[in-house]
Amino acid sequence: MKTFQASEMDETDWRILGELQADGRLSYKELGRRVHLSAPAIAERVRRLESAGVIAGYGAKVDAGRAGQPLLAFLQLRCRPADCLLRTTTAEDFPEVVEVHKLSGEHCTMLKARATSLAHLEGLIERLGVHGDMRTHIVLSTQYEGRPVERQPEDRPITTAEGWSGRT
Amino acid sequence: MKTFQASEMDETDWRILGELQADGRLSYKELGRRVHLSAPAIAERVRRLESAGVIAGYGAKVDAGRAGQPLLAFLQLRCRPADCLLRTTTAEDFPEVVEVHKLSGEHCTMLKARATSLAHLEGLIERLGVHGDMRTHIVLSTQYEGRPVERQPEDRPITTAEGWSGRT
DNA sequence: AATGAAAAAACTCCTGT
DNA sequence: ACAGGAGTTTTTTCATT
Repeated sequence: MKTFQASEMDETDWRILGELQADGRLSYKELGRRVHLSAPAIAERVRRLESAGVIAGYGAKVDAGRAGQPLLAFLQLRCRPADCLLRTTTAEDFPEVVEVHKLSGEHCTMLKARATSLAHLEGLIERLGVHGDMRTHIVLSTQYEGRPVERQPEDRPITTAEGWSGRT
Repeated sequence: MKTFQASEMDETDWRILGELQADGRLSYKELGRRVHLSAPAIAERVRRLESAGVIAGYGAKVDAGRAGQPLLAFLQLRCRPADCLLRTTTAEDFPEVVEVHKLSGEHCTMLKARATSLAHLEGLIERLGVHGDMRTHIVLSTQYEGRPVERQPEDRPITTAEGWSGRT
C-alpha cells in the first residue's frame, strides 16, 4: 500500500477517474487517447490509483428495475438499543437492503432497499419494523443515481451573520 | 433490442450478474470457469443481458473517502413548488449531489451528497436551503454501500389482522 | 513520458454433440 | 443450447530514447 493522498491527484488523474467510472472496461490505449497520454503512462497512473484504494474495483452496473426490482425505498430506523438491527441481524437476512448507514440525529440508521413488488416491500417493512420505529420513504422516480465521484470546486465562502462571525 | 423479461433469468444468469458486479473486468473464460459454462456460452448470455438493459454498463468503483470526499449526507428537501430544485437548477450546479430521488410523502426529494469537509457540507446545505425546507442527515459511518443486486427470495406471507383480511 | 516491438491474452467463429 | 479448438485481433508490457 502506497501513501498517496487525494490532494496529490492532478487534473489528469481526475479525468482518468471520470472515464473509468463511465466505462470501466476501457483499454489503456483508448483511455490514453482520451486524456492525451500514452498507454504505459496511463497504466502506471491507474495502478497507482488502484493501489492507493481510490479505485476500489470494477463492476457491472445493473439496472435494478430491469432485473425485476423496480421498487426503491429509504427506510429510517430508530432502533431500540437492545435489539438494534445492526447487532441482531446480518446482511444475509435482508438481501433487499442495498445500503446501510449509521446516522447522526434521532434516527440511528438509514437503509436503502429494493423490492420486486409492493407486497414484497410491505413484507420487508414488517420484518424490519420489529427492531424499532421506522420511517418509510418510497421513491417515486429516480432522477439520477450512481453519479461519478468528481473533482469538487473550491469551498465557497459561507455567509455568516456579522454579529456571530467565528474569528476576526 | 430483445424482449427479455427479468422473470426469464435463470440461476446461471443471476450468478453471472453477481460475478460481474463483483468484478466487471472478468474475461469470458474466467467467468465461464466460475459458473461452469464455456466462454462462447457466457458471451451470448452476457450480450443478452446487456442488450436487455439489465447490465447498463461497467464502471470503476471509486472510494469517495480516498478520493478526498469523506463526508456523506442525506438531504430531504421539501421544495416550494415555485422554485423546486428539480425545476430551477441542473446537475452541474451541485456536483456534490450524487443521487436525486423523488419521494412520496411530505418531503418531495431525497438527495445523497458527498463533501470534502464540514465547511464544504455547510456551504452546500446553505446553497440548497434556499429552495425550501430541508432535513439533513449526516452519515457517521457506512456499513455497506453498493451491494450487488441479487435474486430475491419468494415473497413471504404477510401477517394480516384477521378481521381485516383482504379477500377470503 | 513517448515510441515501437514482442509477448500474452481475449474474443469469435466454426464444427460437433 | 452448449463445449472444444483454431485463428485473428487486441491489449499489455518491456526496452529504448
